[in-house]
Amino acid sequence: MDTKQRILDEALTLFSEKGYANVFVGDIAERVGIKAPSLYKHYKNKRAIFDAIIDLMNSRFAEQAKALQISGTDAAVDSKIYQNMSEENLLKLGREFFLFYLHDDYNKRFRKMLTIEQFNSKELAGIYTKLYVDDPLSYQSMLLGMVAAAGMLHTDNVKIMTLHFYAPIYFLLTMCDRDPEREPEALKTLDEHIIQFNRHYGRTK
Amino acid sequence: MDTKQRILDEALTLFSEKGYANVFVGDIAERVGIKAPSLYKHYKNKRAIFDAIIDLMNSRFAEQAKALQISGTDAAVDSKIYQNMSEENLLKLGREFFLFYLHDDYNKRFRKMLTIEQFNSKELAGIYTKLYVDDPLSYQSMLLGMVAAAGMLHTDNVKIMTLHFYAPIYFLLTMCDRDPEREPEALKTLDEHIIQFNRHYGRTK
DNA sequence: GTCTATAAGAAGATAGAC
DNA sequence: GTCTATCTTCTTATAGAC
Repeated sequence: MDTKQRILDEALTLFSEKGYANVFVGDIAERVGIKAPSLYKHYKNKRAIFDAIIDLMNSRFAEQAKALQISGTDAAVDSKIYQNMSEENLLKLGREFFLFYLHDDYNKRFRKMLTIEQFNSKELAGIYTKLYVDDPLSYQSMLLGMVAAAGMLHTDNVKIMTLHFYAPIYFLLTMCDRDPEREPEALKTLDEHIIQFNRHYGRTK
Repeated sequence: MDTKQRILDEALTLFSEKGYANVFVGDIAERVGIKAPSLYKHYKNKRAIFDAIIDLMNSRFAEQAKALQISGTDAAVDSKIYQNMSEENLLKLGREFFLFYLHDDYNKRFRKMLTIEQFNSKELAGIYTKLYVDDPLSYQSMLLGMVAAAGMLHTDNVKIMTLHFYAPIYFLLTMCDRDPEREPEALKTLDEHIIQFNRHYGRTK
């Protein structure tokens, strides 16, 4: 990886641990293995590093959303997986979301950074809400809505059904960001949550 | 209010908006209406102000928890309210939690400050988790458990039932902290959530 | 307890050699 | 592109008068 990229990577790690104001240009440079003044050959100033991270992540997540939408609207793929929505498949869907969001390196660091910086600007608040509120609800609504349309889940309010699926996942996720040692407990709770969700919305009701 | 108190109050406001590192001693002093050096007659240094806020809030919330536990185990009070748990009462309970946590001035500012600072120390992470994860779950478990014992809610897993009640409230709460203008939407969603919760766990099931 | 003046140090950023 | 040396500004904190 070239220096310009490594600066972003190390800066993201530090910002996600300490927040923008508590990270010094020298800290970033040290991690990269250069001195602070050298860093200014790659970025105009400290803020430019932060902005570059935001831009990079925005395009990364936009790509990801696009890829999900393609497979999301690809009936041939999704119907196989979700239209025959057994409890096992539902568990898989929930665990997938949870573990992807929790462990994916970029997701984890970017989410923590946004958590710390979310009250500093409307822009950052908007990005957080898009990535961890509106986009997951929208995507999961689509999936669960398809399952409901196929008669495997029952509801007259897909929006609330999706909230009931996702809010506990989000709750456990933010708990694990804070207390990583509670991940085993969270995984157990996650399974119990989804089993109960399936009882409430599933065919057997 | 005396100067020592006003310093804490203004500092809490600023810390909750910008985070500890972005608030300067001079900012706090200015809000109080004094100069920065005068502030050092009241607190040894900047960190002491932060620590005093933590101590103050800890004792404030401990009192509150104690008061809740007293009324919580007072069957004469709670059975009146919750053992006859109509949908209307359930809506009231949910709205009470949501609006208290959202609008109570100390809660709001302290929660936002902890949100920003939670990754800086185990202690702050622990306080956040206690106040906004474990304590609400524990208290609501007790309430909903009593209602279930009285036969007005049905479940074989009170812990998950409580998660299903609280996680959407938490989700909407953190959304409103970030985007206050979405509060009306959140209140509407909250009602729909509880109505659906009642359908799933209520007697009519 | 509050002020003005100021010390002490940290952190961002630049200059210019290599 | 990286370095050392340095500038500038900002911020915490203290000294000492009132």
